[in-house]
Amino acid sequence: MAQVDTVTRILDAAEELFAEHGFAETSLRTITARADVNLAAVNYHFGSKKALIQAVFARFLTPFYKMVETSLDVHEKNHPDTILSIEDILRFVARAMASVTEGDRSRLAIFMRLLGLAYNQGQGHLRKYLQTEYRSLFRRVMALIAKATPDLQPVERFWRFHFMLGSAAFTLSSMENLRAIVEHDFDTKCTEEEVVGYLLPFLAAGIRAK
Amino acid sequence: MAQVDTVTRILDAAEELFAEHGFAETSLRTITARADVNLAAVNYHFGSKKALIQAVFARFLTPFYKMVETSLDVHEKNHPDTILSIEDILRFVARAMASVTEGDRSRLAIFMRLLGLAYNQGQGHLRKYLQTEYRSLFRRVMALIAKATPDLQPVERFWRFHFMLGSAAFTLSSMENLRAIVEHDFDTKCTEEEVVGYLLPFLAAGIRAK
DNA sequence: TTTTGAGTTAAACGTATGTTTCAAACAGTT
DNA sequence: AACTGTTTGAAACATACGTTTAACTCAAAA
Repeated sequence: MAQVDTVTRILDAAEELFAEHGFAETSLRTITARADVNLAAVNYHFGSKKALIQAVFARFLTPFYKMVETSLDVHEKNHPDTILSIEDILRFVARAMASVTEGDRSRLAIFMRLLGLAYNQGQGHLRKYLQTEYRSLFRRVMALIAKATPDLQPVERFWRFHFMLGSAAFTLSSMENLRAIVEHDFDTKCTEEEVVGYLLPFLAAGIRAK
Repeated sequence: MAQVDTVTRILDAAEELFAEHGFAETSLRTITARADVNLAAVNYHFGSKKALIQAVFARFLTPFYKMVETSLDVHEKNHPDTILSIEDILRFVARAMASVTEGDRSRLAIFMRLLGLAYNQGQGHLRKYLQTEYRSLFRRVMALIAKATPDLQPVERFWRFHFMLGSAAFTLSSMENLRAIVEHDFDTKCTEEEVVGYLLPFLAAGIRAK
């Protein structure tokens, strides 16, 4: 075995480059060059570029998924029959995200970018993958949100959920550019935590509208 | 001149295909084939693929831009010194969008997709283009929002504005897929107008949060 | 020691892409 | 009718891409 596993070297490089330039715009040659690995390694270890993209996605998804699940399990065991508020639910999700992307903040951006891609690429492989892998967590969170917003019609709740997802996906995936604008226009720096601190109240108020 | 101008035939085809498959995934050959036009026509009339993408963008941007400007002008002449509410502002923008994309609803999706792309493609050409072209309208709308939300700190207002933008960009650009999910999961069809009808209250409540 | 098999390497393959070329067709003007 | 500038057409070009191949490395098993 080399200093660091070839597979994770590829994943690390791919993650950074996907976040910077997108997926179609990032070539395997660029990835393997940054990873200091032979070009053929991607196809050897992952099978194809598509599979690599999925693997990059999975590296977030799986721990994030488990994190939310277990923290919800713990909470429900300690506080059974309590109804979580929207803020509570968002905090659970945000905390899981933070812990998964800890130490490397651009990972959040690429996760969100993948999410956006998964949604608006019609026949894309990512969407199917996400849908099968994520379904049970999605349902569980959706059920919690339903309990927190009992007055909402199911269809409108569905849309509002995706409005929330959109805010998060858009702003967090282009966080770097937006922070640059803030620094230029307002002469102020924003940490990621501050942005999330701005985001959650916005989302909560939005889903509770009217 | 042919039946329809070659330039607009290309723009029409590019618009549809970009909306379906994204930009990098759509080749000039696919575009020119659908437009029933020679491959070289794109480079002859637009210069490059990048320039074509910008041209597709500009075909929305320019009329949309003018529409918002003039309708705001008219309103300010008729009702000087009135402070528009957030809902009013959003309605102005939404009405301008509707009138620009009238008759062809998928244009909204590609517009939003381009917007998202412009934001999270760091060094992308779209971003610069948008920034220079849009700046004055952006400032004007921002000033109106500032008057409608006097209690908000400028930086937080900036972020909330982009949270709104994110909701709109994300949901409207993946509208087709989301409507398919709604139809599958809830056995209901949603028109674009209904979705916008759901969206605006969400945004208004979000920006007014706390 | 030999064998095995996973991992790596350099090179090549086939293909799809954006772009360019240059001759032909065309429309408008003189 | 001849000329002129613009637009189209078929073909080729150069390149970048994802992928495959086959030779090679090298540690662990037999």
